[in-house]
Amino acid sequence: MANAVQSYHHGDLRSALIEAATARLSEYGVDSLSLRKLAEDAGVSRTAPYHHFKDKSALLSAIAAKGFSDWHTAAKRIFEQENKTPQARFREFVHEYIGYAADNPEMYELMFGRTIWQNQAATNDLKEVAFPCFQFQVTMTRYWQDKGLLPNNQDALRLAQVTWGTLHGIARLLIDGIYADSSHIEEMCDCAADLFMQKQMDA
Amino acid sequence: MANAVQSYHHGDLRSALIEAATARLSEYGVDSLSLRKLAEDAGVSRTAPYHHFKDKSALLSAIAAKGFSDWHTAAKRIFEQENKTPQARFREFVHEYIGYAADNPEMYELMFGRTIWQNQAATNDLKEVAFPCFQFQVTMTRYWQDKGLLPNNQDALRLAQVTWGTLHGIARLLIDGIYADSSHIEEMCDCAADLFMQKQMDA
DNA sequence: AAGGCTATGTTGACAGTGTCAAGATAAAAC
DNA sequence: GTTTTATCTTGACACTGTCAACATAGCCTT
Repeated sequence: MANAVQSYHHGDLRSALIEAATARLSEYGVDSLSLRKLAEDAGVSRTAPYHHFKDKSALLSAIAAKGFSDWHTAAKRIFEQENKTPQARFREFVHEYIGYAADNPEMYELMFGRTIWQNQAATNDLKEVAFPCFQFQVTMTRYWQDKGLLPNNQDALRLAQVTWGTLHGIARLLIDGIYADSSHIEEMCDCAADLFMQKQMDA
Repeated sequence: MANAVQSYHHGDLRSALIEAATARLSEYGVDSLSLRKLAEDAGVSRTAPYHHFKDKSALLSAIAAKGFSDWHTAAKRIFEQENKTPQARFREFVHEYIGYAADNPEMYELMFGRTIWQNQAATNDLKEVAFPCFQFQVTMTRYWQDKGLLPNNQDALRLAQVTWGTLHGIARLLIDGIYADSSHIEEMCDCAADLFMQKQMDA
């Protein structure tokens, strides 16, 4: 297996496919991802991918899983900065979330789009990575409630869904170019953060 | 033109296509919409639709335009109920918005999804209907600011983007089945409404 | 080492898709 | 009544995801 290029067996096609797909994704968008093109990129025949992924959706799920894993790590890093006030970290989190979406629109679209989630298409592998990521949002929300940043009279799960929903919604409006353009990202983030923390700021 | 069924010319293919598409949309979803099937539904050949719509995206835009028009009407009706307090109307608006999305998930997906908005694919016809609809969100926001329901120290446009973003985000999380299911709709709506009006409610 | 098992790769095929080009038909305009 | 114009038709092309059948090669057991 010295020369993987010319040999009959690829060697690590699964990784090669994910890599090629990730590269193609960020450049040309999720709609332009075709299994056949990816196979060609990897120097392999059209149906070879089917020995590594059940179908196209499974491949996309694998890519998204990587995205969730990366984002979860980033979120933890922001949240756990001991040297900053909870308030500063909250604000930073908002900016980073929207920033991630704006910088990686196609990946964000894939991760949170209907493509991989609708009609229970989500792989178990995907769920195992994504659900802890969702759960972390609740953990953070509860922490911010404890610190008096967010209203304490609301159920943490419900509040997490709403705050996250806000970030998600803003991200999507930006990405899809609906009535919001990227030149106002910072102002929108601050507006959202202010809105959530309005009572607490005045106290 | 007594019998439109058998004649060479359809008579009103454009309307027939939109009607067939709308019906198919709500039942089978936007992904199952194919020009060829729609043409067949209308009893016409594959390429006939191209004499009425530039391409598939243009047809989808036409359907979405109808959706925007309908929603704009509904929003106005809620907003202009003189017999209810601004507060009650605001809360009702939140519930109605999410309710509309939950009841018409595929239409909502089409209206606010990337399919018709990405890379300037939006038709002028679509923009002419959608933009006033967006604008109305700002008008309402300004009104609610004046009535003291929403913070007055924020720019109306920015605040409209954030509040709308919240509704949009919650709607999408619900529709796409991401970490939120429809059994908690009402609670989520109330949580969002409370969050926006938190300071004002205490005063 | 020989043989078989299994993972991985291949070509061929099928039913779909959106869309263009060229020609047919009917209605409307002159 | 003729010509223009709108509308509809068939034919074709380049794509797509996916299945079935077959080929290869590395690994495991004997």
